[in-house]
Amino acid sequence: MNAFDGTYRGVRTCWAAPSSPSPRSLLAMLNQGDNNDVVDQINEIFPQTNHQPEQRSSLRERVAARVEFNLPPLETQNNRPFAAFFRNPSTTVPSPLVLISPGFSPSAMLQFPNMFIDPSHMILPSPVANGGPPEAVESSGADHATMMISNNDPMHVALPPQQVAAFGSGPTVNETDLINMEIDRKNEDEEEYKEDEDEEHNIVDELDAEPSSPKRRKFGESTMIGATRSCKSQRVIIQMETEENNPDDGFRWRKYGQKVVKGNPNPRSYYKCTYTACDVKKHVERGAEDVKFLLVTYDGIHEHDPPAARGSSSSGLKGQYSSSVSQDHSNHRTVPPSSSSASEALRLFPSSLDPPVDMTQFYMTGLAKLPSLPVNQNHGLMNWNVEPEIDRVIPDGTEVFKGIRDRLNLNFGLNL
DNA sequence: CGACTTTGACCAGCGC
DNA sequence: GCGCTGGTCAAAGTCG
Repeated sequence: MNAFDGTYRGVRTCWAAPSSPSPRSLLAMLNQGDNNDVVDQINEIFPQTNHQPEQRSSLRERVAARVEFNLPPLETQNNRPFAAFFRNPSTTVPSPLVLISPGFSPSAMLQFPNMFIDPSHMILPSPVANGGPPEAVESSGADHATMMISNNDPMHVALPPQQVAAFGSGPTVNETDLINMEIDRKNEDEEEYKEDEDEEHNIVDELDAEPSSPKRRKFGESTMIGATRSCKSQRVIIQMETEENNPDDGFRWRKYGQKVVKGNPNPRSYYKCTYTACDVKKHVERGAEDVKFLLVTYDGIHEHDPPAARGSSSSGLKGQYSSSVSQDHSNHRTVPPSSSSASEALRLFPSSLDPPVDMTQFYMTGLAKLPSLPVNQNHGLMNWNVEPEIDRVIPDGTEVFKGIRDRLNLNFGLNL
């Protein structure tokens, strides 16, 4: 099996990262007297869609809710995929999760994690229409951010690799400058700093299967208090519907343990990357309520290329990737392969449209290179073999970026 | 024979 | 200190 033949239901990530602007800062900005139109400006720049649930709170309310820890419980429907892993999926824990605009693409956060890592920047909702339920996202904290994505995001299928490259990693634009609101974290006091960290702990606890598990708390602390605060502690949690117990993600793993954890009768398997000196680990477990769902948790970032696929005569990743890239993408892409940057983009961010999608490419070198996650917004499932019609959503990522840039420049005077 | 899996034991953190 | 829990170790077994 060269790629997941399962289907994604959602993605949750948490990575050791410096803070995003604190909610208090956002609220202060939103509450500024003559900046009362900040929300309007934001909404003008990133208009909300008709698909947005009416019960969705305003941006101000969402930020205020986060500040006051008075956050609405996650919608059951949203949680359902993850709830499949929990014994008591109906439990609504007082949540530090922030409901964000459905136009705010979680895939974008996956693709541009530095937006959250950079403490002096914030991210705004993307203009991408989204017909799915609201997303629950936590992105706060200085060194440990958690994000839960439990809805279906058309941007996952809508983001061509060239756009990802333009937004995320290429020389075209500094990702942290894309949407720069210049929230000065330095003005935040230490107490608030700790408060956000506590929220991060809470979110890890809540999102993980063991809300009261000391080990879970320990994980959060360890990733934050670590001497280096290395991004190696990035954690990516992927939930998918697959019958594979250990779907091939392109890397080679050695199973080193198996444990039945509390709340899930299905054992959790622990794997280590077999690459020399690579400390990346993952554990895989099936849902307690619905064994159809597989939860794969990656700890760390591979700082090496994936090995050649098992059984492949290819002599390594280059062969593997070159063959992938050399496939006929003409049906999906608008950027000619003659462009070196485009080729690089294709290598780093293979289109989600290219079947088969290999988890090697999904998790190749960490969050910063995560490509789009295709999700069928109609039923929350995405079959990799089903080709979404992305070109009607975002015909060209460069144009989208230019549009966002122009509007930011027009509305906020940001000269990107 | 090497790579990988299995599985019981062990370790460490946390709450009580 | 004790028990619970998640994570890890390592020897034995399995497989190609």
